[in-house]
Amino acid sequence: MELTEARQKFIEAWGKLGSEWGINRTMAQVHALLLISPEALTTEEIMESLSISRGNANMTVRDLINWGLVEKQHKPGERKEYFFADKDVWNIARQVAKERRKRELDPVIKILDELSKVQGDAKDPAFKTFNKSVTDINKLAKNVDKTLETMIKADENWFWGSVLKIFK
Amino acid sequence: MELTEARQKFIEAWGKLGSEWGINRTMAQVHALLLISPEALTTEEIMESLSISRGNANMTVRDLINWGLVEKQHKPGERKEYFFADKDVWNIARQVAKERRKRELDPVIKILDELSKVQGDAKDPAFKTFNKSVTDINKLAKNVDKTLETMIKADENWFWGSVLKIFK
DNA sequence: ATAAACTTTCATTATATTTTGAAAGTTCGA
DNA sequence: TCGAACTTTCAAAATATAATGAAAGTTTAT
Repeated sequence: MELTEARQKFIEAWGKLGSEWGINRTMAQVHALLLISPEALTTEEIMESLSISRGNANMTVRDLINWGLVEKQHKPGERKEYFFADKDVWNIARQVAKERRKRELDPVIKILDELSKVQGDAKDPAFKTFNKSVTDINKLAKNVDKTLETMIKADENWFWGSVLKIFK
Repeated sequence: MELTEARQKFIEAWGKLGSEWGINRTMAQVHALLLISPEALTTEEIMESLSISRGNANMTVRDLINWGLVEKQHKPGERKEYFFADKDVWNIARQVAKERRKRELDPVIKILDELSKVQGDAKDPAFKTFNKSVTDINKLAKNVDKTLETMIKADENWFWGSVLKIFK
């Protein structure tokens, strides 16, 4: 396989994985493209490479910037904006963990906390079952939350060193 | 808040979280409903509770069974099928991890392995960048894979005991 | 102040995903 | 073997999500 084809495959695979995990396919593809691009790219180049419209390219890049995965770059003497992705995979993983925690896990924990407080008849099976599930999920969610927090704060060596060693 | 409203909120929240993570909203809602139901339910009851069609209820329940999250139950003397969800949150988490690994992570690792083998000019920045990203992501993916495998095999105490302790 | 170069917006269009429900299929007891 | 009770299928419809591109907005140099 040659580089051009391989790059294409990588972009496709990253896009597919993203969409399976609730991330816009195009956003994942733009990210993939920037990941394998040695130089920062313009909106124009992104549009061209992925055959997408200007509007789409613009919004997608903006989203990636909001996710903390991509940054703007300005070249001296040029009006155009260039974009490049952080190439450090560990940073990327942490950044994604951070954003999804904030956007999705935190709100769910808030709701679970409320639902945990609901009072009811301890003899009622409907209440007992509801309460057990909510309480258990709440505990799990909080543990995941703590784990993510630690991961987000930790540096790479700490993580691979202390944690993965355990998982052999 | 009273139980009926709380149950509703839980189903909604679970559905929303599911859809944000690439799991069909209805599937997550049916799962939530079964989770908080002390007794196994019929298709009819699921349709009624969630206001969904027979076809949708049927397919969704089948999917949940394929995911290993729900089981059929037969009551003596009755033709109808009853469905109930495993209530053990740790099992649920493991089951989801197992299925998604098989369906999504494994195929991606296969592609990354291929892409890692692509040869190119070591002086070419395009090749160097491509190669670094692919190699790094491959390593991360394999570590995640190993971690999931260990988690899937492990029992609950082992997990909360040895791992979460580290995360304080 | 103007115009060229560039970026952003958003109503419309296109695509992808999900749901419906009637028909077909299956199972079981009489 | 029949038919009632129940389950499954799947083409069509509905809904939700994403993309387009022309117009509006912004910035900068002159």
